[in-house]
Amino acid sequence: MTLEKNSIIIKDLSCFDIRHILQCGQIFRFHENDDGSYTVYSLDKRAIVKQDEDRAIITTDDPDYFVKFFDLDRDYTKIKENLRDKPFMSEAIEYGSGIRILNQDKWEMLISFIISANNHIPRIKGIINRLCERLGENMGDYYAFPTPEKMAQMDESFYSSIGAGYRAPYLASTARAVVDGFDLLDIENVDGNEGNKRLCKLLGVGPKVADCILLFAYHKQDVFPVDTWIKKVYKDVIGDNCSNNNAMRKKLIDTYGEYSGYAQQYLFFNKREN
DNA sequence: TCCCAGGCAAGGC
DNA sequence: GCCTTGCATGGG
Repeated sequence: MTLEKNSIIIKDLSCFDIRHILQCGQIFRFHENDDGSYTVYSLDKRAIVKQDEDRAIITTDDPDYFVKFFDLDRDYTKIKENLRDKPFMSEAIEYGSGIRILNQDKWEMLISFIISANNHIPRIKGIINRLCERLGENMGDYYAFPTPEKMAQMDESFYSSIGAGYRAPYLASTARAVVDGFDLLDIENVDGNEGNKRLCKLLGVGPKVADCILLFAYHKQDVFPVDTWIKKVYKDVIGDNCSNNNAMRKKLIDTYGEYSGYAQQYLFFNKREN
């Protein structure tokens, strides 16, 4: 990796593939451009990622932020070696070899994954885009993700108007809770189970949404978001059905160990696309 | 048309 | 504690 004033150049693509990173369901604010590059947004920041056979170039005004965002200081070779011998991992790692878990903003993940519940990815992206257009700061040729203060000013009828459906009251309530002092920062200091418990106090956040926030914003690895796709994986791995999501979560963390969060992403991406 | 989507809240037991 | 039901919306 080479860091320059307005760009980051990645020369080893064995553990970096921008399509894998963006299409594995951890981020909703991005789009593909006509030339095959991708534009990626986080809070009020933006980066353009152009990848060819032997390198990727990330162009941005804030390279330091995106080094952290793309998790570029972490050794994914070690993670893959740890996971490779575990059930269904070798094919999943091969298929999603370029996956990296992003370090996204806590507030943006909280709101985004409340919207994600029982929803299709294209529609999730649409709701979030309208949210940014209506409440986010105008950055010139794009919009920032709205602040907690701005979102707390709006009532549930506003969130209904941008298509949030039955999640509208959840968004209004949770924005208010954050402005009123719910401590998102301190969750950095606790483990996955405790973090999950705390996030579930917010309206619209249940165990699965909480695990996604813990994985994609806090980089907690002792979590395992159990959604409709992972339930299919569970049947493959364990061999039977289970109706209790928390029991599945425990069993999967037990099976995949200290890198459970990474395992979940490789397995999710492989199951959803194949 | 019907089914489904990175599930959750509320209520019953 | 666990299980069931209702839920807005739009893509396939």
